[in-house]
Amino acid sequence: MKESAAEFVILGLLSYTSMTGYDINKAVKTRMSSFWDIGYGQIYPTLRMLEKDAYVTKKVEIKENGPNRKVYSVTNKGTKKLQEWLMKPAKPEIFRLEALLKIAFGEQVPKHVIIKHIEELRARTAEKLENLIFLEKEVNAHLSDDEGYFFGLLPVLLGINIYRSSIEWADAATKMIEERKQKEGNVR
Amino acid sequence: MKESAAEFVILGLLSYTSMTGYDINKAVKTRMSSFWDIGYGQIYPTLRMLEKDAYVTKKVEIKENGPNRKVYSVTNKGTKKLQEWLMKPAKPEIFRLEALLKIAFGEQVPKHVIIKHIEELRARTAEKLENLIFLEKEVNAHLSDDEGYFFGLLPVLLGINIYRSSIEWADAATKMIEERKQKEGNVR
DNA sequence: AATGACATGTAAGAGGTTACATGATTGT
DNA sequence: ACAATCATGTAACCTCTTACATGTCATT
Repeated sequence: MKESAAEFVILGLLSYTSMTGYDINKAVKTRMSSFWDIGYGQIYPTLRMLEKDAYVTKKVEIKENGPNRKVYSVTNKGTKKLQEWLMKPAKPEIFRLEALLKIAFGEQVPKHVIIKHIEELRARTAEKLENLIFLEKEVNAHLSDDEGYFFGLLPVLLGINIYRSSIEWADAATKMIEERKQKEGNVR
Repeated sequence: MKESAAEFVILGLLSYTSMTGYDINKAVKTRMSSFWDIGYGQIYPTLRMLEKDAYVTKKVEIKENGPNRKVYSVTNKGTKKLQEWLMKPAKPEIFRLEALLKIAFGEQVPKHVIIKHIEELRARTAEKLENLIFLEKEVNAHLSDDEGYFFGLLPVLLGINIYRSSIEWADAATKMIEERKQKEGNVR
């Protein structure tokens, strides 16, 4: 038995409420995209495996046209598995920022290319920040009557912190590059 | 041919100075670990491919005992390839923070488990932050006589920003958990 | 009439990690 | 004497992404 993180993403989400594979995909994209992602290529096969090993059960809603809707729920065995995983130490963080790779080698290309990479990174970040701020409000509204979302809020808050400081960096970095350009211009 | 980021990490590092595979590994670990990582399992095979396609050349230092030292350098063709890649838009950022996955599902386990995850995450982050602060000083010292490291400094500054705000989050999150009124039911 | 949301899935391959194998040299 | 660093590499395995395939229903 493997034990990839994808299993626990699914088990964890199902621990809130029963869902279809489609729902799981949506939930991951809206609620976890700032720190983890999985797609259908992982979701459907993993769901089948989890069911085979009795960590989840499914209820099929038969539809004459189109694919049957399959609603999955965690079992006690699945909850136990999730809890055991939760108690083990987490693996180290992995960051892959291709944009920074390009920025780091900026010496090799004209400055405007790098400024554009920074701008694009900033734009992607600003968009994610907006989403998280929206999510934060939503969760906070929920929180007053349902404490069950408290822990889900923490990663959102970290994301907001990180994205905010990334945007500050982007603005400072752009300035640094432009000021450097002026320096060289004065020398000539 | 494929075009994975690993190639460009290597090409980019070699654009500063000629290196062995071992050196590349070290350089990645010390200078890029906050936004990208590759290991020997990618370095040696990629180096061979790059050489085959004339993007790099190698000079072999023969040693009677142990493996020969192979020093790689970029060719003009390699520099061109790197520049072309640098001008293309970067792929979206990927963050994989298993710790946050565990924290998000904290409802399922006693709160001390989650506090521990946060503490461990904080410790890992603090260590990386120290490394980056050290790196920053080193690069800044270099920068006065060699402008060639300027762009390498930018990712370091982002890392410092991100790690600092992560540490602030960790402290706030721990407090939030400790001060929270515990509801009965889900806690073991 | 078109778009987007709902809903299922597979197959191939790219990308990345880990464990293994080997051994000299340099510093404490 | 022991540990760390220098130095090469492979093979198996796992993980993840991408492209494909199909079709309904609700909204604009």
